[in-house]
Amino acid sequence: MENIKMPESETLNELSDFFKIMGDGTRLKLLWALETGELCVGDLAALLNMTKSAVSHQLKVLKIAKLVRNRKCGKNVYYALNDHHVKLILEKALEHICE
Amino acid sequence: MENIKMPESETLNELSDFFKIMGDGTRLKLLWALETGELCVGDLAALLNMTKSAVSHQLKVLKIAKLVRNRKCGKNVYYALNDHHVKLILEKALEHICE
DNA sequence: ATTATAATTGAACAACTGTTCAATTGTCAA
DNA sequence: TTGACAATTGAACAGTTGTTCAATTATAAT
Repeated sequence: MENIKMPESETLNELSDFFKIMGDGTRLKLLWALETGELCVGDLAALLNMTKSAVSHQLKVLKIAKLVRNRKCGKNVYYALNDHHVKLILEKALEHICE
Repeated sequence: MENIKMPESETLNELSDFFKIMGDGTRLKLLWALETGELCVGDLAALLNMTKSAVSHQLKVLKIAKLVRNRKCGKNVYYALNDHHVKLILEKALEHICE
């Protein structure tokens, strides 16, 4: 057991930060919804039955994590997935759950 | 956007619970270390430079989540990975980080 | 029996997280 | 410019989380 070498602590932090972000039902729902295409904040709020404020706060978290990007169009702001890996990870995790 | 159907909320909870567990540096290190084979609590504590108590608490979380199993042998308790999917998910997540 | 080592437990504490609320910014239409 | 709508922001709050500490259980050796 002496010679086990841990990965770079920076890598490890990035990994756990990533999982931390995925570890929230609201954010998972947002990502799931955006899988189908871009949606504006109001639509997402209606879909999840939450306030626009709460949704906006979480979208900000997802954006900082570079999991989504946004585009302004008139009064609306449209959000879309920004990473093709997320779908793969969700699928792997689902496999894990469903056994 | 009207007809987006969310996954079963139970499935979603299981998913976010799983990610929540992965979203902690200590637990990630424990899983990483156990990738190489089974280790007892004291070894893990020394490896991560933490108290046995803290490690034991986190191992309990991992055990309840069925990510590890344990086996008693004399005064020691040996822990081992209990799920072959975890490694795959870690790899996918690493791919995501490293780009 | 006694002592020493390994591990677990539960309470307590500080740190962090997600939602709410009220206020604010930005954009369009009248 | 005024009013209405979309979205963002920051402070505040309750709820959750991870580690520490002290006490306890369990096993092995003397």
